[in-house]
Amino acid sequence: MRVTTSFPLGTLRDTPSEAEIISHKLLLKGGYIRRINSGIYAYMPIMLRVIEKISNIIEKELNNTNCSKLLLPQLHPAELWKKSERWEGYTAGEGIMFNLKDRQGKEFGLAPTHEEVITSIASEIINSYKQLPLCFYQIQTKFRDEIRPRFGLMRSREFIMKDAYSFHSSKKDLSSFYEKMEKAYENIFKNCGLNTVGVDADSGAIGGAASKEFMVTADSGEDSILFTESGSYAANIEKAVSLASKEIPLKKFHDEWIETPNQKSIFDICQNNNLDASQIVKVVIFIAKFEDKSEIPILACIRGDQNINEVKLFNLINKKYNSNLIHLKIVEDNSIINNNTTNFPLGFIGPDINDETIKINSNWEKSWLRIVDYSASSLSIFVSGGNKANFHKVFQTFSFIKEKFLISDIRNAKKGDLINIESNEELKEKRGIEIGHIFQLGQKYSEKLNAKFSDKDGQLKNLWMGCYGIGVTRIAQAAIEQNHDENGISWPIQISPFEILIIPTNLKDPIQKKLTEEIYKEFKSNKIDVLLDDRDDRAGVKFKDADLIGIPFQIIIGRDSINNEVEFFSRSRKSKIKIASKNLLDKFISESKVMYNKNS
RNA sequence: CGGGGCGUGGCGCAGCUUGGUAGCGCGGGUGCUUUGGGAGCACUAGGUCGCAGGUUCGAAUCCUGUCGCCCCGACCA
Repeated sequence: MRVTTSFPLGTLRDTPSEAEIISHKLLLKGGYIRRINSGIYAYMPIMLRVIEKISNIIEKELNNTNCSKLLLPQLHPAELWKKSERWEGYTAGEGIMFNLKDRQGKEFGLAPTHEEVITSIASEIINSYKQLPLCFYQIQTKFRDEIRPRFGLMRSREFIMKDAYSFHSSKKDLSSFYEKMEKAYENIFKNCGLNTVGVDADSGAIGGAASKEFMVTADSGEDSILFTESGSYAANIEKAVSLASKEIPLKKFHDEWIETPNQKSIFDICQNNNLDASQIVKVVIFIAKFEDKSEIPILACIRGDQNINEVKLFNLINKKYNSNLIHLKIVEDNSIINNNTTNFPLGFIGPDINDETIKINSNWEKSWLRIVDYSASSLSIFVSGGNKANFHKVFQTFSFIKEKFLISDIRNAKKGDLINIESNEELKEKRGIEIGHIFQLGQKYSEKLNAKFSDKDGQLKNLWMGCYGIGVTRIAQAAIEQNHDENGISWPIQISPFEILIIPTNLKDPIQKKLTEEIYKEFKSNKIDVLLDDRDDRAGVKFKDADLIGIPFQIIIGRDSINNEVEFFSRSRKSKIKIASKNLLDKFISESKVMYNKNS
């Protein structure tokens, strides 16, 4: 390709002010993407080449894993999503599905994911266990109405994703295929030249049993990963389980009541009463809203120095009430408290506050769902709210509390925690960018959508399913986050828009021009992805652009053309060598081979 | 959703406090010179100052409304 005739670069002198993180800045400055609206981007020709390289790597690996590629519609009828009981959750409230009505008034959603569509197709084409296992995948644009789009392609409202869905006759077959996919994913990311780490993850709104996320580690990542140095454990913070640090034992208080005027926070109470946060049980109030519009008030109790993990709490409640929980929200607004409760001194609530505090005319269920984290339930003596304004109380363990409560893990693991009793290994923390996620869905969707097959025993059974996603555009940006320097991007060669860039410094010189054309032709005829910067610009301009767009190798044609010599520059190593033009192709082949093999 | 910030040529910004009819750098075009790390000089094109009302003789500037974008937060010390 020639820059002047077929491949305009569109690099910018200044970075648009909207960008915050380096990869986003470089994508904009390098002319890879252009913002059309919040979270909506155009992929320019140079970007599309990156996307296609990534797609090809994915395609090759999945085809080797016996997956078949197809293309599904993006406009989904509401009825399909109502069958899986996801329509409400995905459209109402903070739902992320764009939705619309056609001229007949029929409702549609713009696909954020494709379980419904693929499952309904599978139910039609799969009749017998003999056809299984099967796995379909596609690479296409997904739409998600994110609460807050940000960081360019990292969290955009329109993005390219590879999604795959597998179908099985047994749980066992699903989990063995899941393992194959895990392996395929590792290969894909390695073949993209990325360093990734696989972590245990929450399966979130998609639902299902086992689930693993693949993370590119980067400081700008939106997720927290907890892991052990030895690699024995790695999990997303949403999912991570650990042992809370030991509490500082509370000395016996002679008084049951502690006067705590205006001391509503853990910090205030500790400061004023010579207590440690680990000696206090804090009670956080949530309201759980269900699909059938019912609302259950929650008292979540946890040791004062620990934090509640809302994802764990959500999943726990969801499971208890058969998956109809839409929304879980902290209640801290006084007006909500006043409208629904009576005699409820916010800031001084204890785990034993009685059910009569909920007003008769409130929408809320008339008893508190009390959930106690292990960190709190294991305390033999602790301080908590006295259920009386300006008073806290000393409790002698939860077993003395007459109200019913549920004990579970609703705590955020944190760095420094031990992973379990037997091990001395401490958790460390890093930020990560989620670029892939695999799930064992089980039979959740096949049940709801009535997707059955005839098994060996002649019985109709629900299909077992897995689903597997990769953020294609997110990989591109994550790769930059991992591979850049002060001058710009430095692509891994596997996903670079071109393998090599030819920079003639002065095309008015007929000798340089002739040599440039010869080299360009030679590379092209050897099927090498080569870009020729044939612009009539000063050398400095081309060098700056070259470093910015980050193609891994540059050939600089200049003064030494007269001796048939050029320079060969490695972007990542920043090393420049002089070389005879006849040896150039061999040099490139051997150098690029090293680079291709380094990560794959 | 809550809080903060910002909307002025393609990009980055100034001007707004104290109203007088829009400016700088980069980028674009033309010409000459230059030519190995974002060249110099000269000329030049390009903006209903986000939008709508209002105040005023006069509004980018003041007032009201509205739309959009960006950032932070959404149990916490």
